[in-house]
Amino acid sequence: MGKGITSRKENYSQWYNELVVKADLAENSAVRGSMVIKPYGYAIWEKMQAQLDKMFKETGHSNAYFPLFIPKSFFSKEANHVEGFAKECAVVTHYRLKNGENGIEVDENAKLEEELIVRPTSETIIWNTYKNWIQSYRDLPILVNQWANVVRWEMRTRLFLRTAEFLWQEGHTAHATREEAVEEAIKMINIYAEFAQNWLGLPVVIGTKTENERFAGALETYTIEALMQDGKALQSGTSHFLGQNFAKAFDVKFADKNGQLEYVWATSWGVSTRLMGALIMAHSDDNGLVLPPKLAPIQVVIVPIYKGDAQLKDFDEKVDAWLAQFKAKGISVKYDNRDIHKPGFKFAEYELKGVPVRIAIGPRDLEQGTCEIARRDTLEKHVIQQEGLVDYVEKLLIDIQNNIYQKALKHREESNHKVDDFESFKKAIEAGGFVYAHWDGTSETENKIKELTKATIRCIPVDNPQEEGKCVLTGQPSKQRVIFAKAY
RNA sequence: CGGGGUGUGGCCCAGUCCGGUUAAGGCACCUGCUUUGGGAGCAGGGGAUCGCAGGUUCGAAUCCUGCCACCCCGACCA
Repeated sequence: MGKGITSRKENYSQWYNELVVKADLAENSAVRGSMVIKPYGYAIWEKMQAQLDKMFKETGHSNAYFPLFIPKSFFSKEANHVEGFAKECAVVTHYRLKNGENGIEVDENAKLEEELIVRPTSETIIWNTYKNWIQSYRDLPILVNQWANVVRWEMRTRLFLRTAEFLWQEGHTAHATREEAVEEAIKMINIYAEFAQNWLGLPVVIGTKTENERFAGALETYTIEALMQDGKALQSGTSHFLGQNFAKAFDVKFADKNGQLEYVWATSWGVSTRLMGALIMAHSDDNGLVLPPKLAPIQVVIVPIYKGDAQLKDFDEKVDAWLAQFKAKGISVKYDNRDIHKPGFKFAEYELKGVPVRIAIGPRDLEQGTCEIARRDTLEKHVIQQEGLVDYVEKLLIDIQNNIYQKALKHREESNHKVDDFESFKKAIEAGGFVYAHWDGTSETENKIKELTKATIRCIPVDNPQEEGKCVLTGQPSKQRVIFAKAY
């Protein structure tokens, strides 16, 4: 492992790339645009999954699994949906290989009658299925989620933030009424927001997307938008109210209490391994990863400082007792008594990997009944008594979780700009952060602004204060400010 | 798909312009000894069809032709 990583100031983008690789989270694979998520990175993802899954189940959802392959004809049933995804679909056309002149080649005689699309999202296959599941209002609602991989053939990819294949969950629900579906979509975006704030330690703005940025096939897209340290926004989760679009496309009707046939109302919602990118970019520093304790695979690491095997034995005995106490409290702890590295190396390594709390114990401590505690978020170190160590660390982990969130929140607040003319707007966008500005509500203006500044409307915040104003570009009347930012 | 760049042990790379010993160095790896409170030191060791395929030549990492891959910048996106 090489020493150090590029600093954020030097090159933020390079800092991110190096961090992902050096912290052992993921690496590029032999397949263009597709990553390998390494055990340490996957462990974080599993913790995210576990918590989200719990939250989904608590709100009445069940998991299921739908096929990876979607017949092309399904895909084209919803006009906006096809249009939105057509440019980034992987297509399976054949089902057999053969030995040819140049080695293994595709067997032209094994062409599929109908091509299969590798799912970029599953609305179509799921609504084709729901058609058979739904006859009456008694079959509703359907509250299903699936954990899956999806493929979107991206031009340019970056580990976790944008890869050709990624992991996610997609919830797909069916409801008897519009109100219930809208309520569901809002409920789920709120769950995402709660997860982001309480687990990722990431403050988010909840809002709706403009028509331009809306999911292909949705009537309304709710989003959580987070701000990264470099002042760029990251869409971290979306929840869609799909209206009756997919029900109509797949002819999914139900008989209501009066025996009337009605189209079903739908939602879908998802978060992906992109959250890993959000997590990394939101908190980490020039020394490496900074993980919120609630998602850290290792929450506490204990490093002994010793001379010779005999001395190590003294530590082993003492630390074994601590390990048992930590485990009893459900705190994941690692005792690193490897002899192949010196303590200094281990300190650097665990900082790079974002372990929230490090305990060092050496001969001096053994004499004095103390140990040294270092917290990753502030890099502060101090010596405490061994007595009460485990309780102390338990509290410290909570404190770190809070501090990480507060720090990110402070950064976002300090990066907010309110502007009323286009010159200030351009400057504010250049400076980075969320820019609150009036907008005349047209796609033309939105596109023009994107062209001129690379900034897009991230969202229209929910409960947005209404105020009279003039569009920052056209001067047309506007009733509210929306959030502009450059985005990932 | 446009514009630029790079391919040399696991990783970073020198050498390529101007062809000529056994392809250099650092990191990592293995062995041994000494070390251990912020990325240890010394000694020894293993590991490379120089992206691929042709061609020129007595001789190619180096020159020529073709191909491939990857990276960066643009248009698209969670």
